[in-house]
Amino acid sequence: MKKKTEDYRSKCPLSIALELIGDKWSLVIVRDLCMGKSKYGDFQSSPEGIPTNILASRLRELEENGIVTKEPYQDKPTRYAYFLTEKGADLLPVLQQLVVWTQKYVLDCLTPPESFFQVTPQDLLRKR
Amino acid sequence: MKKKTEDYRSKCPLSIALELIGDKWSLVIVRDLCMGKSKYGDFQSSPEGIPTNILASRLRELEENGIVTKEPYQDKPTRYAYFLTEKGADLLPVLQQLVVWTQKYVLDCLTPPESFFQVTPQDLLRKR
DNA sequence: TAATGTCACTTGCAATAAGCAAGTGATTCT
DNA sequence: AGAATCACTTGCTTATTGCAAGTGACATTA
Repeated sequence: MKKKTEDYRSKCPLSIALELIGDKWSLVIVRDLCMGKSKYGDFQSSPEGIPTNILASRLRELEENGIVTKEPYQDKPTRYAYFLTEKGADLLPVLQQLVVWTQKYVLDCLTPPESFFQVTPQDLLRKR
Repeated sequence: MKKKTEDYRSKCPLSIALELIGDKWSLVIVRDLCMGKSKYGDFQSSPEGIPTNILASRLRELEENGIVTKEPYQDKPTRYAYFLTEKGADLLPVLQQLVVWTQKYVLDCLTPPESFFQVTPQDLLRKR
């Protein structure tokens, strides 16, 4: 996990955000987590067809960056379920705005469920 | 410019948005355009130090995707200034949410000018 | 006038990352 | 015992990035 601001190409908050999540896959995983998916196979089965090695490395990076946490959901062999942290859940407004934008400009893309725009980051945090 | 929905890896609006602008540089250019920059050299001089070949190819892609337009600002040799289209200006809420998120979670990143959060997409369209 | 400079790129190439297919290990199911 | 499942990892090919240098059209300076 990057800790020092000096590690970033600039201190601009937009640029830093892009260094952390500015790629074609990270937010797809965050979307799936928002939709309640939590297991490796769940992410793999999304329609975008993320390659398995990329999925593994993105989950690792998201965890390193404090966006995701994992917890064992079974033993022998130990397997982990992934969840959004508060930091990760707070990406929801970003996702929502991206969806609003695409809905406005890209014909024939899917309309997400009404609930997607009503959910708040709080709602996404697993109750412990 | 991608026209058919079938060209995308899925019809999910989030995924499509990421295919269009999900990389480390495109939104940095959009940010610069929001700040009133318009010439090639302006983008080059931003603190992130975008490589010149990437800048040229991103400007081309952004234009192909209808996010920016270019207009000649001089002859001999003809040189172009770049501007946000309405589609591009409507990315502002996305940028704003990304900035809110980074400000909340990344210590020591810069605070954008107050005006950044007050501007609307309309304000970004050049008056003709 | 010749040389130097500026601006907006393009080109070549090495390094990095993405994507595909196959393999692995632990365990359960047949 | 053999086949299947799940969550990965490994190997390898292809695509993208990033760095450095080059190019072309003109303006400026010596």
